[in-house]
Amino acid sequence: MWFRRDLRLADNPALLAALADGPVLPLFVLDPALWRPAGPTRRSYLAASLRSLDASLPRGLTLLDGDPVRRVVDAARAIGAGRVHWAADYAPYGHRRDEAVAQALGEAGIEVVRTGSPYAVAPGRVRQPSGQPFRVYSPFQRAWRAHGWRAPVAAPSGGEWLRLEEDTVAVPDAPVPDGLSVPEAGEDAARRRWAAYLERLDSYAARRNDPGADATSHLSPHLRWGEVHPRTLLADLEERTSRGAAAFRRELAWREFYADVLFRHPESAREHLRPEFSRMRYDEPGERLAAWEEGRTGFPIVDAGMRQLRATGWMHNRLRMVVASFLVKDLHVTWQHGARHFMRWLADGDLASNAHGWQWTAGTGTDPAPYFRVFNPTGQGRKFDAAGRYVRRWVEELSDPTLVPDPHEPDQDTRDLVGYPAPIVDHAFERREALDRWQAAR
DNA sequence: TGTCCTTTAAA
DNA sequence: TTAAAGGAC
Repeated sequence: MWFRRDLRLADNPALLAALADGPVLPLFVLDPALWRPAGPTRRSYLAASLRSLDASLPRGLTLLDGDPVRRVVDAARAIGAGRVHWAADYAPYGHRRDEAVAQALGEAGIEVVRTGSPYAVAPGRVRQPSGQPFRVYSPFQRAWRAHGWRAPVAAPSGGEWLRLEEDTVAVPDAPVPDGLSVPEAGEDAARRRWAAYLERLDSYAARRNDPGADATSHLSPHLRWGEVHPRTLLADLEERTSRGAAAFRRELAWREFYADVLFRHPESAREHLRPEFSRMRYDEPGERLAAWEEGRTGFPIVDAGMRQLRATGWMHNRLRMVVASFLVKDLHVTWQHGARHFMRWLADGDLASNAHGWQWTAGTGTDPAPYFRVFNPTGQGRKFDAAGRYVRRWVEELSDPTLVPDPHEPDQDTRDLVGYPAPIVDHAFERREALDRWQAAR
């Protein structure tokens, strides 16, 4: 018996059964494609998550580095495993890679048991009556709720674990670099965070779009790395009737919707879901992309979001939309460049949610915002960060209210005084340009 | 989970 | 002069 440990201990009946059967080899494939491009924040979080997982196992975690297709098959052979439990509907590296591994195992004569999902409802299960997948969020959300899900299961106890001594790598040490901070990782941290957040949940609906209020749960990294299961959250939400609880459940539904879309369209992790957008003219990324990545565009709300990302490995959801809109529609850079930057730095970066969040903003994806919905970065700042709390916190140059009375649109003298850059583009002009290019491509 | 411009109507 | 409402993109 051998188990690919993409899923953590919680809420995995197949893993519990395997434990009762014993012996089990817990394995986490540390795919270089996942690890090496990671920036310091993502890398630190993942390392801490792995260490936490390692500490929770009776005999330790096995990591494999290198080509996952070859390594997984080699590891299964090394312990003489005739059967492998495979979380095949979880695609941390993309479904193509997962399919390649599953196929290689099959060719090696090893039985593959598909099991487990980090989603309440496994991708592919919620369908229209015709059998077709949903392409629009709202009807998906209704069908998803109607479909339902089973209750979370209790944490396991007992069982026997094996450790593969050869061909393994140590759990990596990736300390958080000076000046940066990342969320605390691990299942215990996830449980504590959720318990604390339940006290504030009822105000979620009213405050979730105010980035300065920091009123969101910050559970996304825990969900991403399997440290808490959405069924656990949904079971607790079911007992509550507040608007906040309902709004939080709808956000979980977005995560499941995008997982379903990626499952149905594996290529959409990197390509436009709507192929007609291949006719759109985009600019080659250059200095403007670098300015966006480093938070020096001269648009305070954009720079605040980009700096929060690099400092903490996390960005408020409202800001993810604002900075994405800015990159695609003000700088005319394809969403793939932005998605790649997010995946390098986000501790919670998830292939499905990231790619389709970007495609939504870019207008190339499922249930897209019409392309003419262009965020005005200054207007978004004034509307959602009215007091300027968020901008002042993350853009140090603008932090002093006596020097900078209007942090969302400081005048040129103020910018010179505090050393904050002038806007790299004229938003009104670039908005027009984006709409013109869209018209030309239609 | 958009923005902008025009129209209309209350002042 | 301002704000609300509505249509276009």
